[in-house]
Amino acid sequence: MTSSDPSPDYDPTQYDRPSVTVDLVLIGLAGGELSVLLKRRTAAPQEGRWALPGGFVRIDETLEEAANRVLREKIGLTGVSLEQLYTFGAIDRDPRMRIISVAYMALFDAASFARGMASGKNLGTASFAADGRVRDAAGTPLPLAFDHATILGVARERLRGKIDYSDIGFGLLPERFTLRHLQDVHEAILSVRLNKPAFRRRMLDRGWLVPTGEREPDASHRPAELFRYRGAPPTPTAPASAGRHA
Amino acid sequence: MTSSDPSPDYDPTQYDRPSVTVDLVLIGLAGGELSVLLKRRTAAPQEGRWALPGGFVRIDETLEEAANRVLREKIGLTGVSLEQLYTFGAIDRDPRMRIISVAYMALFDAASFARGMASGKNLGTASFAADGRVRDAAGTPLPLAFDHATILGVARERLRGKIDYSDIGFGLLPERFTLRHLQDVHEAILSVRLNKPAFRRRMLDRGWLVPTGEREPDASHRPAELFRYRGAPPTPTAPASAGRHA
DNA sequence: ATAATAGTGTCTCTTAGACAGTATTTG
DNA sequence: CAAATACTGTCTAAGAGACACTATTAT
Repeated sequence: MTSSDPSPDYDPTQYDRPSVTVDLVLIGLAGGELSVLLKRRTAAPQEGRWALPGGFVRIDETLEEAANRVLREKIGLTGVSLEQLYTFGAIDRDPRMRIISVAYMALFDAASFARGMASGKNLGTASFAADGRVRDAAGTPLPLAFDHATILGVARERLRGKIDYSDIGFGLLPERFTLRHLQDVHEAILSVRLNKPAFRRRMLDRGWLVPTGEREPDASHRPAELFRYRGAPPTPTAPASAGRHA
Repeated sequence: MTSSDPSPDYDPTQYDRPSVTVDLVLIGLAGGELSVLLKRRTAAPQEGRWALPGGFVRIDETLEEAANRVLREKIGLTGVSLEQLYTFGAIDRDPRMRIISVAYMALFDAASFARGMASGKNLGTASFAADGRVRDAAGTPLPLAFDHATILGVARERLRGKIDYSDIGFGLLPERFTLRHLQDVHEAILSVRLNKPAFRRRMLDRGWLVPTGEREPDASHRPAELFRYRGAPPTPTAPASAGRHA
């Protein structure tokens, strides 16, 4: 308990404990749409369905350490900013046993995302757009395992809530990007077409963008200027985040 | 694991599992400041310090059910909207054993808050203002147990992030209230003085307020009109919330 | 009448959408 | 040159802070 005084008649070591896992929502941008990395289940239960990468939290590691370890061991990526999303505790969310899962989200630029997807077997990416449907590249809806569709919904809402005023959008971009790329990220997350001059002004006025003198290569027409993200903005303290929660 | 395929060489039932608890951040408004309900610890560890009410999650109840049960059993309150805040998983946050705690927050009007505080021994309330300090009514800083100061910080940031665009503010008010009361709530959460006409317009334009024809009783001068909160606004779906997260 | 707070009208500033225009590059 | 996109200037509308004003109640 950690909090109130232990009731003398309740010894926690005598009772069954739930297992605790972390599930990872790994997000990239593909074809102008939000994309999530999934693993195809090859065993029961839910064989054939697609699941978020995840794993058990060990007794000697924190939740963040567990999330980073799973990311490293199962996807081969590291050093990414993980953000805790929500904790899911329905009793029968996994038919095998009682499992409480802490969901984490991380954003990747297209190159890292592709690297992660290519790192193992049965990995795939799927777009998850505004309607909550998860589809593969061909547009076929993918069935998700367990309550993972719910987790994805929470991730999408979190992104939508934070994109307007936080710096999460840069997580989906490489180090150098154009304003059009940044606008694409915002439009994908919000599922809305944005006004170009207004978006430009808003982003530049914010002071987060550093113009490199360079220009976008391979442009079929007038190349746009490349910018860098300046770095940590007015991030406060605390493990969680303030900010919009509906 | 719920998510990826079970590694054949890792049987979760063979490993130690953490205990899982819920901790409750129960918030009211007292003297124009945010106030939290705490319980004084009367046993080791952290004897004498103040802690959030909490308890173990049992194997046959969801996280929400556990939070509601603790609220009912330890504070004698019920039927309150609990919102999941964040999950804390530092390895040594409790010296007795590995405990992962899911924090929930609930808001109360002054009457319910007072009822909760009077429901048991060693209960007290403390203001927690913008500076992160927790003080009793006399202004003396209270030492908090475990990582509960961190949890309170997350709660404060969550409130600050949601107050501007969500309906959480009404949770701290009785059924009927004046615009001044509502403004007091916003000012307490934001630690800012707000402009009266602008606040009025904003709240009324939102369409959430229903004017009762009645007037505030016991006013020493011109009594203000009493309003009711209309009900659930554009709340989307999902267990978590969208919205600002810093 | 006075004090005190409720409630309103109006000005200004900021921000963002709309939209047309200019600038720069490739073919 | 045409085509396409980057980038800019300007108008307008919405929202909020500032602030002075009117309204209503108790003493």
